[in-house]
Amino acid sequence: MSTVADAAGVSRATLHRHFPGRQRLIDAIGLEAIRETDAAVSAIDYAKMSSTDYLLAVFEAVVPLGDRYHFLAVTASGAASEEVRTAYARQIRGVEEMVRWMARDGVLAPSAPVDWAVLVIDSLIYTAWTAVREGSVAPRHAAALACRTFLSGLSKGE
Amino acid sequence: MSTVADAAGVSRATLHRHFPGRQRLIDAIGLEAIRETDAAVSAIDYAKMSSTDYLLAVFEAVVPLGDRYHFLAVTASGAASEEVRTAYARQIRGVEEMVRWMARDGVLAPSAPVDWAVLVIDSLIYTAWTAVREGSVAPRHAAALACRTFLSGLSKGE
DNA sequence: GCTCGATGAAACAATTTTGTCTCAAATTAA
DNA sequence: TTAATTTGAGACAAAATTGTTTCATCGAGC
Repeated sequence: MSTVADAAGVSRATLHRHFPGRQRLIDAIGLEAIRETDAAVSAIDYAKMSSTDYLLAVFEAVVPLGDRYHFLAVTASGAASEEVRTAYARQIRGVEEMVRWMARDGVLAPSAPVDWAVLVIDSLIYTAWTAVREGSVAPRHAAALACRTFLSGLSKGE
Repeated sequence: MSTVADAAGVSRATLHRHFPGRQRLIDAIGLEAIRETDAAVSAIDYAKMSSTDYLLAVFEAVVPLGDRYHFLAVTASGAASEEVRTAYARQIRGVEEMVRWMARDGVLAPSAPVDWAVLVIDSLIYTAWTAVREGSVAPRHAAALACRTFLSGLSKGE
């Protein structure tokens, strides 16, 4: 709590005034993370684009929020309350829908399990965010790189 | 500490006898994780195989140790001592060498940054382990799936 | 200037976690 | 069997973390 208070630039007392208790703080962060990613993704107008363009747009929108996404993935299977867990599960189902859309479009290989694709997308989001943070990849290339990695991998085309 | 003791099936007192202090325990787990993965990887005789076969062999060897690998990645940038951090850095350099080997063999696309490839391999190891743990993927398919995802992605070949 | 609400600092209590010690019981080795 | 070693249980102290309260202070708005 004191670390969080310092990072936020407020006193420990003020932190407790806004979030009465450690659990409430964790839940509030979780819900905020969900709200932010939800807002970023639902701002995409998927009516006009192909499923792969949509995937790229999602990566573009969510990779900068990779820390939020990761916080969710970690705490939703641990310290978070039931409310956050169910909200996170709904978010995952959103990714699943996207994967099914790509599968219907014939983009995904039939041998690729949906659950696996969902997990890979999740981990690529965080990996791309990490790569940007540690300076391995330029911010504006990260999403495209993750998207291409998901679709085509890193081997030479031929 | 008490959670670890319970999980290990020993008393808290015994845990303290073997690892005098929290820090020593964390470091011991970290070093053990490195030792195990090192042993698994160095058992592969890479002289007789192509770089992609080697990649698959590494996945086969390390995916079952995904929790060890992940523990390292998390603690090496936090609670671990300098010794563990440097040992982990050496391990990462091992992955980097493998990537460079693939690049020399012309397997990897020239546009794929080495650092990115290393991060993706790391995350795919843990993702594959997670997929097995949650039952999404059969244990004997996980490594091949991760390997194929890394090389070719999940899109339909053509 | 004045009031009101929010903040920071500090003291304080309560709880949790960590670390230590002792002793009886169990296990092992001789 | 006997001796040595290891363990578990529990009491205990020490430290860290969390939660609460008070009070002076700051700043915005009137």
